[in-house]
Amino acid sequence: MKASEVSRLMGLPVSTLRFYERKQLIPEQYISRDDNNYRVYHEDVIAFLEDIKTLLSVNFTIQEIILLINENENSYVEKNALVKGKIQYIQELEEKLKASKTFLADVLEGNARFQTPCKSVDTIK
Amino acid sequence: MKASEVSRLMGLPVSTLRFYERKQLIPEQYISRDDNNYRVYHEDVIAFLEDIKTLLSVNFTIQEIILLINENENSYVEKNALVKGKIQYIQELEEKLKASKTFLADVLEGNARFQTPCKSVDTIK
DNA sequence: ATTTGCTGTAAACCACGGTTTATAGTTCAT
DNA sequence: ATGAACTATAAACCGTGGTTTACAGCAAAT
Repeated sequence: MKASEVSRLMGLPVSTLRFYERKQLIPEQYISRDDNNYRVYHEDVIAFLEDIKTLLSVNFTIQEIILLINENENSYVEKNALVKGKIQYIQELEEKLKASKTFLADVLEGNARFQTPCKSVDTIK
Repeated sequence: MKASEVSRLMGLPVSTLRFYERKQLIPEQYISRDDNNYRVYHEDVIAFLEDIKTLLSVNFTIQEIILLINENENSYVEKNALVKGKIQYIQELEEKLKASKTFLADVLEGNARFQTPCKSVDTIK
């Protein structure tokens, strides 16, 4: 698989693939080189990148993901802490999202204090 | 109320308050000036900033929030579209979060393909 | 064989949400 | 009345997650 195909399958620009690679987010095994020096992506990179996409979409940083994927033996505790911290973060985020939906529904109905600060101008000193 | 008190109540650095103000995220009515030229914050700014915090925490951009709070009459349609889009975005995010929790639970148990790329090195061509 | 398009690299650039620095005036406690 | 702490401004700086540019080699179609 060449870069453009990965790009097409993932909906990611080739520049992003190279960016991820530069950041060492993509393990070496997923990428080798052709005689041309063109990158050859292993097909498994797709599943891997799907995971990356998911994690990035829920606010993992690239550095955190790298910590997670590298099995440098010592990092087990660190990794565990990271994952548990993230799970908690996600739970908190879920509650904020819930609150935000209510809030936004109010905004749609014009019921939020938020949307209408002007209306109370004269009550503010 | 002076900057430091708002800072304390909100858990935000004073520099962030000034940053928000510079970005015009804080409506003028919430801030006036003393004889010293010191900012005087209206107490209602706290509730306002709580809303800001919530929205930022769920990935609203500052520009989007500004769109939302400014009642420039014309923007009703735009605003509606923004809010509806965001509600949908939040719903999608909620699903990703759910998936991520499962994923992370797997990682904790060592069951994720993700965590163990090295183990399949020899199966990769 | 040349044009079009994909590949490569390194480095500059960008948007976003802030933070820090440098410099100066104000206030408050001692 | 002096120093510590708070306020002000403008501008530079930062981390994060990319994108764009400038240049060159390789490929595939005409």
